[in-house]
Amino acid sequence: MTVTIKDVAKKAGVSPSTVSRVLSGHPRISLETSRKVKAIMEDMGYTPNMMAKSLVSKTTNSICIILPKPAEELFSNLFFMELIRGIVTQASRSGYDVLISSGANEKEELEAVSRLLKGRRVDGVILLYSRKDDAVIDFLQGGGYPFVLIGRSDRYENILSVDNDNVMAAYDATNHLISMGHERIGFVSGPPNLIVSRDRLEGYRKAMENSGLTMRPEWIVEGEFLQDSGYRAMSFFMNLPNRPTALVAVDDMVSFGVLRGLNELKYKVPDDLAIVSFNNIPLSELSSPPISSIDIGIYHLGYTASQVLIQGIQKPNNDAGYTNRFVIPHRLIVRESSMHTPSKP
Amino acid sequence: MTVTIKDVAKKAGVSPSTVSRVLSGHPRISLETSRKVKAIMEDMGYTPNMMAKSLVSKTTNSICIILPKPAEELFSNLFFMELIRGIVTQASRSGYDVLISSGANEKEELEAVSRLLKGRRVDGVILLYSRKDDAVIDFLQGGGYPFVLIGRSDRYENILSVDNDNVMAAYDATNHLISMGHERIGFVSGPPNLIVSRDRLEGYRKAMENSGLTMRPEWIVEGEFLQDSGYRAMSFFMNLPNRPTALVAVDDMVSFGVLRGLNELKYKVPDDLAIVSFNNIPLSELSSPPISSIDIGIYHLGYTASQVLIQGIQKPNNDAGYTNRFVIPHRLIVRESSMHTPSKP
DNA sequence: CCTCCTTATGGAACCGTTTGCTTTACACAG
DNA sequence: CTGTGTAAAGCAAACGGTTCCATAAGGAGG
Repeated sequence: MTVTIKDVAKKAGVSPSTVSRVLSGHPRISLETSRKVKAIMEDMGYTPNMMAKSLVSKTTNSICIILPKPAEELFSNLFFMELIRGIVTQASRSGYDVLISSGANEKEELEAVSRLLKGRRVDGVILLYSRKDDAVIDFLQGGGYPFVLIGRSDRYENILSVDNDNVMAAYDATNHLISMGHERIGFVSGPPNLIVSRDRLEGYRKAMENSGLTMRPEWIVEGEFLQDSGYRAMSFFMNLPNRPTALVAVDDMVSFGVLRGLNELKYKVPDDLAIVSFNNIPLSELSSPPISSIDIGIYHLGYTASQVLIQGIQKPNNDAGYTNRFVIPHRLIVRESSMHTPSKP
Repeated sequence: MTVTIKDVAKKAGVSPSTVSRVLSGHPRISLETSRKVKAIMEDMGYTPNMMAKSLVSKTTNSICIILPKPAEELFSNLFFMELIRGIVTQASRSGYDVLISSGANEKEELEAVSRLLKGRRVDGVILLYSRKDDAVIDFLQGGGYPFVLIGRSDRYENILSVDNDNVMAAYDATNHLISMGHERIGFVSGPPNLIVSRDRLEGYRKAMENSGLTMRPEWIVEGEFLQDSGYRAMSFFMNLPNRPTALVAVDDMVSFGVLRGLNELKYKVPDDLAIVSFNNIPLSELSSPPISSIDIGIYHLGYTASQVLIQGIQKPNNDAGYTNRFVIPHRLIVRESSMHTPSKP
């Protein structure tokens, strides 16, 4: 049926081993044989069977990512899509395929990762986000499997990771508002088990303290990376007796929710409430008003993660003193949502 | 190192074949043996090697999709993400993994598909969109490989496909505007090599003709599924001496571009120009004003495609007279962007 | 002319499963 | 007691490659 290495060998009058060597560019194959075999492979339409190859080489040339099933309840889909594009593009360039599986919760994720890795279906894993006390990381670390974390671990120092400096990013975002004259600044955070939520909150704190501004506990609310959280946060904030004049939100989707709410209540942005958020998804410049946002280079994050992982797979000299934490630069994109100086009360 | 079927067999004092049969639930295995072997597998931490399994069974339990490399230049990323979520979720439920590769153009796509399929790395393919004279389809059809097309083919009748009734959808969209009193309606189409562009254009035509409205060639412009196309189309339309009072746009992203442009020029939507578009991406209700859109059930499209493909892989009785075209229903979501009756000139 | 390298190739074992064909061990009928 | 049927398990040959080891041919050096 399908043409194998043996068929090619027979037709070329050589042994299967020779064909295999031609394929892998073995040095001790005469130019003549090589050319002949290649020609025959070509016209017989030979394609190597990856399964057979993987079986003996114990390598699959593919990596995997696990998509949180209800993606829309965690991050914005756009975030993941950008990440995936970066990962797939780079992997493709390095000759790797990307396998996507999905898991509704940490347990399912662990099962999927374990099955894929122990079943030798993939060579490594990219974890798309970092949370506290992640059992998946324990498994990967314990099993010595190649993996890279997007974000950072709260417990392991020496694992490969690609991250932003989220503390600094939040510091920058907050400082931007402060420099515009704001003093009462609120913060809409994400799920507390996500490291990124904590880091950004931390940056906000630092900036506030650094400028000697008072921080009220009621000015910090937790939510998801979702519009609804923004909507709820907005109505909470606007009902406060001494309400903030500006907000830092952990994700652009949250800002959209805030915007929607303010719009319904006929408040103006940035006049009544200025806002800046994170991720700079393609739509943040499309809303009205356009949202100031910290661009964290999502595509780049994915691209780098893939690159780092594949390098780690190909030469596992991870013990060397090289850096294993890669930081993707961020930058603040100022748009209309934060372009207003509050009037002093 | 890793524990194989042989290790389990040895420890259990049975032959490898017996262990294999336990694994696959073979009827002629005594309950006692089965229990013993299972217990041993458990505590040795046995995981089947998928490569070995695939090699002999000629089946991989995975399917693939090809992501157009510069995704943002074709469709909106949100579209793909929704599709992927649907596909991955369903595949996961059926015990399949999804492999994503990427190709910058039709040639690269063909190479990727061919490599994956002929190299027996995947069992089937989902084509994420349909274009005219697609060489990839020829390859799949010619090779007898299982695949399903999202959209429809312009040349093959009997291939598995999951589609919307795009002609009808466009008909509905246009009719909605007509019923609001519009008579001068323009159309912003997509790339002409995409079947979906043609179908929607066709539906627009039908609706116009059906209502006896004049159709001017200059009221139909071509673009991409991108904001920029909308922006350009807008400035073209607004400079026309006898300009349309409403627009049907092939994708929500296009609407965003139109909106942005109109906003810059201080035109009002829907007062100066009403608009309705397709796909109902999550952000179409967030823009100002929110955009009327045809919801085509993207997630559902992906989910069904995966289901249909996997069914086709598992029992290839495709010769039966069963239906092989699945139509996902659409529905019009009316929002502010089309809620205005034009004043008669 | 014989030995020793070097270079190009062949042979065969192995990677971890599946599966068709046997074999073993009973139980039971004739 | 021999023959037959059946349930349970083992043997060994694939599946399509890779790779270690052996071998043959052809110099080169002594």
